Formats: sequence, C-alpha cells, structure tokens
Amino acid sequence: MALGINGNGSQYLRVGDLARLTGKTVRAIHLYEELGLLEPATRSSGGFRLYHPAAVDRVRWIDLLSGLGISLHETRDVLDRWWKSDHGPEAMAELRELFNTKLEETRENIRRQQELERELVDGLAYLETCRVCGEPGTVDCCVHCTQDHGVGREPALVAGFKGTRDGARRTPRPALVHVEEHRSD
Amino acid sequence: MALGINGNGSQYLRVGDLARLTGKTVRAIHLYEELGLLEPATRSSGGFRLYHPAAVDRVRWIDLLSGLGISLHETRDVLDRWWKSDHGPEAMAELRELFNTKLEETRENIRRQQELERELVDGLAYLETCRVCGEPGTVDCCVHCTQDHGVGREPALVAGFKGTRDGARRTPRPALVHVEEHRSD
DNA sequence: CCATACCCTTACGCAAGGGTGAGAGTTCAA
DNA sequence: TTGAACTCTCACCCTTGCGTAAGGGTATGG
Repeated sequence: MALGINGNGSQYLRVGDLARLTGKTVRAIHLYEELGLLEPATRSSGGFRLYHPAAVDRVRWIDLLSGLGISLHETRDVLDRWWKSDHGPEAMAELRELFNTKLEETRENIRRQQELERELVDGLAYLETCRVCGEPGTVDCCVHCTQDHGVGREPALVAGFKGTRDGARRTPRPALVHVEEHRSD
Repeated sequence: MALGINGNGSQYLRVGDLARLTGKTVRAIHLYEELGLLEPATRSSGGFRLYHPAAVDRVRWIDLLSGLGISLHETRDVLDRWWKSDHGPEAMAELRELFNTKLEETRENIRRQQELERELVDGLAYLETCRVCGEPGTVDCCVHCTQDHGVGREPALVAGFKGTRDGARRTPRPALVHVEEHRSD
C-alpha cells in the first residue's frame, strides 16, 4: 500500500530514502546537518528526520560542489552569508567575490597540475630511453648510468631516485666513472 | 672556528641545519624519517641525527613531489619498490607504470578543474546579469527571480542557492508567479 | 663550569569527510 | 503483538602533513 516513496504514505523522505536517492550515506547526510548545510523539514513524533523531497536537489548540489573541490565548510559559509543577507544585490556581490576567488584558485591549480603533467611526460620520455639501455643488470647500474639519454638533463622527478635512504649516492661512484672516462676519451 | 656548515667541523649536518638549508621544519624532517623517506647517515655519540650533505637534495626532491601533489606515502612506496628491486629494467618498468598512472590522474584532475573553471565563469556571467536587475530589494526577490538573464539556463552553481535550509524553495512561489503571468500576458 | 642553543622521544591536536560501532527507541506490516 | 528494518544520539577511529608542547639530554663557546 505504498503511497509515498518509502511506502509510508507521507510526502516526506526519511534519511535512508534521501541517502538512497542521492547515493550518499546516512552518515554523510547527518554530517551535512551538523555542518549546517541541510536540515530536515520536520521530525516524526518519534524523532525521525523527515525531509522535503526537494532536499534531494540540495544534496546533489552539495555533492556537485564538493566534487569540484569546494569544501563543505566553504559551502556552508557562503550559504550562511547568502541567507543572512537581506539585500539582494549585496548578496550577489558577495557571491561574485567568492566565485572570483575560487576561479583564481582553480586556475592556479590547473597551472600546477599542468606543470606536473609536463614533469611526468619528461620523466616518461627519459625512462623510455632507458629501455634501449640494453640489460644493465642491477639498479645500481641505472643509478650510475652515465649514458647520454638524449634528453638534455635528467628530469628532476627521476633524479631523486638516485640515492640511498640517507640521501647519499648509493656508492661513491666506483669503477663506472672510469668507464665514462674511457668513453669520453 | 667553524670548519663545517654548522661550525662543528663535521662533514655532517644536524637536523636543524638540514631544516634551514631546505626550508622545512625539524618536525617535517623527523616525519620523513618516520615514513621511511630519509634516514640520518649516522648519529652523534649523544644521539643527534647526522645527515649526509646530499640529504639536502633528497629533501628538496621530496618537497618537489609533494608540492606536485604526490603524497609522502606514495613517494615512500615507490622508493621502497625501487630500492628492493635488484633488476634495473624491471625497476624502470615499475617507475614507468607509476608515472603513467600519475599522468592519467593528473590529466583527470586537470579536466575536473577546467570543468569547475567553466562553471565558475558561467556563474559569474550569470551574476553579472543580476547587476542590471535593478534593485530587487531582498534576496527573496532574487530567489524568485524569473527574469531572463540572457543565459540559457541558470548555472548549476547558482541554482543551489535558491532554497532554505531544508532544501525547499524559500516559499511555494507566492504572488510573484502572478506577476510573471501579468508580464507574459 | 656554565649558559645557551640545540636536540632527543613521546604523544596529543588540527582540518575534512566521513566510517563504524553501541545501545536504545520507532515504524510498519503481518 | 511481534519482528524486522529502520532510525536515534553519542562518540571514537581513520588519513595526511605536519604544529606544538612536555620533560629531559647534548654540544660548545666563554
């Protein structure tokens, strides 16, 4: 005899229903409430949280923001400022400011990630050249590898591997140095 | 009469020296040791950590990686695998794999951040149109704003603000609907 | 020999976003 | 009326990269 979504004939959702409909856990929804992001529309006589169906959209919106790297606290702060402002244009201005700040942050993040991308690509290119190094045997040989890898310099990401746990070079460059001297001779 | 860097005439650095030279804190260096990223070359008779000067490079490398979004644990894992591998090409292959994984992750991050960038730009464009909305008075008016903002649809980031704490629309759209009907009349 | 700067270990705290109980009460259908 | 499924409120656990003591020992110049 299910009339409502959860078969209780109510227009309201219980946390479990809200959780299922949004793909979040009950705990997560409780957390959103603790943080002031979402409140139940009312409570049942027994104390159960009862949510307005539109709460689904709210939860999805929260999820969207956090998925995009905006923290729950940030989201709450901006919601609070929005709610407590009674002057429309003023609130809109605050929102604009927030978005602008976030935009700068985001662009900075993109820059850094692209830098990492370049480093990784360079590192991979370098490692590709190791493949044609033949069969150097042990990692020690790689560590002391003095071959020209066709890449100008050892990429910073790769260079860090060349040391022991105490930061020193694995050995004080034993015989292989002579090999190089032979070569450059 | 200082002979060494720290005036103790030793070839070694103490943790404070290493910290100063790398711009990290002593605590951070201790942490790197706890995580197995870096060990002192030896200890003084009194128990002070003594580092090889090359440890500076190691710390800078760790800093580079973490600054680029690679966690200390990840760094340690890859270092461990590198160290325990005794076959060069094999270790290089693992490294390539790691870099490839990281590269995919990074590109995914860039995609998401760019998505956020677009959302923010759209949101800002939308909010700009609010500026010419005149003086709507309270936020309630903005919430019920039915004006065509020139942007196709309300950006998702902005839409989330249109609700009360329980997720419902601020009011069940009271008189303003009629106003709109007047308009579109 | 002493002052001062430095270092040791141990261990708790923060922020973020929940996970995972425990122990008790509520709803709902059979 | 009962049993299953659900929910309630604490409240502590986890990760990551350190910060910040607390309580004590070490190194070194004067």
